[in-house]
Amino acid sequence: MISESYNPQLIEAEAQSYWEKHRSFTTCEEPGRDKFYCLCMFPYPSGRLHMGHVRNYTIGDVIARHQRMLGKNVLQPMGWDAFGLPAENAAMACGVAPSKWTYDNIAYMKKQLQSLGLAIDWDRELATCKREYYRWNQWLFLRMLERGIIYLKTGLVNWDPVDQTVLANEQVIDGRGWRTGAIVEKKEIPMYYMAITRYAEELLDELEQLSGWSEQVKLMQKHWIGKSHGVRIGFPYQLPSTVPGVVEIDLSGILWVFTTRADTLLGVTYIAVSAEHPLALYAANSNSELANFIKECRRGGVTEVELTTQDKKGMPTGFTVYHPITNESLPLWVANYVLMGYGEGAVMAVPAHDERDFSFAQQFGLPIKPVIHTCASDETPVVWQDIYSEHGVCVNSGKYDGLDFDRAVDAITADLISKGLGEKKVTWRLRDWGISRQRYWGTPIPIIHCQKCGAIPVPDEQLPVVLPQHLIPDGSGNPLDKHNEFLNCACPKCSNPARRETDTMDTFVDSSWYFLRYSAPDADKILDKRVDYWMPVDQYIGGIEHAILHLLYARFCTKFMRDLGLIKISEPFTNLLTQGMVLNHIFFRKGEKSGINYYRTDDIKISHDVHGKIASVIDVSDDLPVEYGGIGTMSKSRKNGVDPQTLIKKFGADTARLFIMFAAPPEQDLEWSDAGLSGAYRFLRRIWIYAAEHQDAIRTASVLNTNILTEPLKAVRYEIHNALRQALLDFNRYRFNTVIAGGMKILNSLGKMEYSSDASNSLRREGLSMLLRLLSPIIPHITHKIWRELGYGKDVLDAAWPEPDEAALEKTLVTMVVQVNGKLRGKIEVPAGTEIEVIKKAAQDAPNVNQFIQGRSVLKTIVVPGKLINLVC
RNA sequence: GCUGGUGUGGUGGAAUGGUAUACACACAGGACUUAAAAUUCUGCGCCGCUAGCCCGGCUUGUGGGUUCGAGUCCCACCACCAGCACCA
Repeated sequence: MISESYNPQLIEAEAQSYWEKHRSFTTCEEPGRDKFYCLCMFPYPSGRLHMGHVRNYTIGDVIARHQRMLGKNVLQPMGWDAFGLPAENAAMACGVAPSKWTYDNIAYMKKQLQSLGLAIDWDRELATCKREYYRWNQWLFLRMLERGIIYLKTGLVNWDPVDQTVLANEQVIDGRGWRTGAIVEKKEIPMYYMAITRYAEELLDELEQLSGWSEQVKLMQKHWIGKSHGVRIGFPYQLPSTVPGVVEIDLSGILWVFTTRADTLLGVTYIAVSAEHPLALYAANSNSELANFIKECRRGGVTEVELTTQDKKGMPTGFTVYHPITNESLPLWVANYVLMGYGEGAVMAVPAHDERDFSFAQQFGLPIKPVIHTCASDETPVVWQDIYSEHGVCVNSGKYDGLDFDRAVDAITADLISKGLGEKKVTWRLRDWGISRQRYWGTPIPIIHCQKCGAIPVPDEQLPVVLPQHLIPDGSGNPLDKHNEFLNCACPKCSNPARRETDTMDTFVDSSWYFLRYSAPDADKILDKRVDYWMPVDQYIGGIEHAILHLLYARFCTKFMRDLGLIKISEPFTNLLTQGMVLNHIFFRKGEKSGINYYRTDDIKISHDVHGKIASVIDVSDDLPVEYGGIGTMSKSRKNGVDPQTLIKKFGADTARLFIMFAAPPEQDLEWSDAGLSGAYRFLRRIWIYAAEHQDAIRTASVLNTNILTEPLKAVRYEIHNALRQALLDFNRYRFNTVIAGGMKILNSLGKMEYSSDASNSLRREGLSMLLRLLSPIIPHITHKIWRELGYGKDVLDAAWPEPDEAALEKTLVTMVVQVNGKLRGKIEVPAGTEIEVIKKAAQDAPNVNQFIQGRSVLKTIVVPGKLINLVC
């Protein structure tokens, strides 16, 4: 019996314990049955669920439940991306060990997830900070090392000179260390790298086959991988000997640069190298001003944003190099806009056809020589225009004049090759993946340093290298460096005392293969044959912010594991849904000294102007103004998050799920507002009350006999089936907001039947059954309860997915709109299947249409069958 | 700076190149109530008039273009969001 009032707390607890008791979501391999692996990106256990999680996991749950109703064997697992920086930050702030903090958070967040009613197989839960998981990171590392996929080289990091520690990019604020306020420096340290570039070609090519990925994400990855065809060009040099210094170098040699614009070679007016380039360092031996400049270039962080937006600075080395074609002397400069990590760490500068070279040349009075005829003119540029960098025909280039881009590149390259000063080369923007982190809370890198034998890999039988659980970082570097129990070990080769590597792995390693481990979470090897049943992931769902790094690393690791023979597939994710971000307004005040204080929405008062825009914001505690920082992703640090827990507590999980799915389509960013929340709750209550009111009639109703339907009931049935038809289409394209709108339309139509009769009761029974099944993936608790109580079946989870009755959708009369010259002027009703000529005539005779065609002749009539007639005159 | 997106009523949003504003929220008015809440009914882009229940004009960030027809396709611009390799 359904009670009169809707009590979500009660029915949600009941449904959840039913699922638990029946082990409804426990999954096992069923060879021969179609499987569907539905996976959401696993969360970082930050402490509490946020709205982005609710959105992500609701979308995944809706898809999983839908596939189940279509008859698939659905796997939806969940786990924890449990290593990472926030645990160390929490440790510093509260003195609690990262492990305790992390496990407490996992316990709490698991409860929160369970209260959302997600159809998750919790038997497969994993956490990357557990030794049973991260030991396989170490195992993979060793396999990569054996195959040369892991190698050692130096890399640039942010260095805090006061704390003597490496900082993450987010710990650098305005070029200063977050705790010390010291100006951050770039520092080169040795790191282990994964050679993802070995797979660059395959990672690029296979993007094309990923038909289940959006073009947007594929394009982002394509540009990230950044294949470019170009030429490596050598500029010979003969250097004067300088005073002996730190850097020694061959006095005659060749400086190599990479360019995609070899056609502009005759327009080169200077060469620029990065501050870390050997030639720059050599020049600094005898030039203290230059040495200072190079030192100054070390200031600031290592992010691409910082490097590419800094003011252009440069200084001549005093050296020259020779142009490989003309033998002309070209000045050699050090410039901060040239990056050592990309290409050769040196560029040939063509100020007339490259914007960065142009502004640098202008700033330092270097010559600008146009060599390409562009649409602009052949004049020397004074103010930069983008067309200067277009392809064109060579001018001022001697024997190459008149050649177009392709021919000029070919001719110039051929000449360079004959001199030994050039080669065609493909380069990639993609760089190898540095995985070493100077941090405690991560997977220990399984290497042992022996004074005699060097860096020795830990043998497989000694895995895992266990991370001590109780350490508490204090901000002054990695506590593993001071932990003798961990540090001291025996060299696996010579058994002498040795020292463990204390760097840990980037947490992206953890998340690059966890989706495989879900198939065999209890295996005593990395994977077993169950992986072949479940993989690939049929639907992967996660935030758009992971469109590049995580997804690229996961694709790379999948390919590597295929090459190891562990799996048969090359691509892990058949279909990818990238949900938009959940955004909210940001409010802040600049702090006294530095930094920014953010305000929670509860602590401020906002007034709007007549247009609804924010006019002023004040802090309720002191009535003084607070600045409005626009809109941005919900984050703890900006204090603009909305806690889903209060929402669930107040309205129930179904309301939370319904509201967030109704607010916007999944791929779109969602600007938070509680405005629609009560509407979602109201809709659920209306469903409940409808079911309660008609429960006896529906329970006893007979199967619908369409012959006894009256005309008004036929019209209602048309509305219901038509809304269902559209909603099903929307479901297939994951437009859940319009699916819900369709459900609302069905309920509105059901509500139109005022009188009780055999026919109307049967129609109620049919319509409500469709509504319940259609929305059960989105609002599983309320539909579970009503489905059972009204005697539709045992479990809506396994009910058949609804289908509209084609007969209900047949119309005898069709409404068509009539346009004159594209403007709406009237409507006509014609019997279905009316001949086109008759329709045209009817359109011209339609009321109100006549006045617009009077006195003119209809030149053309366009008829869109069943929809529209456009009279052109 | 580079790369990828987004922009529609007071608000969230809807619309295979074919009726712009579905479905909701908010708001206003009516009913119910001693009252309020809840519920329910009606109205709701802007402007105009000859006020039509099939009136007319304008309207999808701005300015152009393609088309019988553009929110949708193309070009330019503006604003906002995300990513940029050590946040995850």
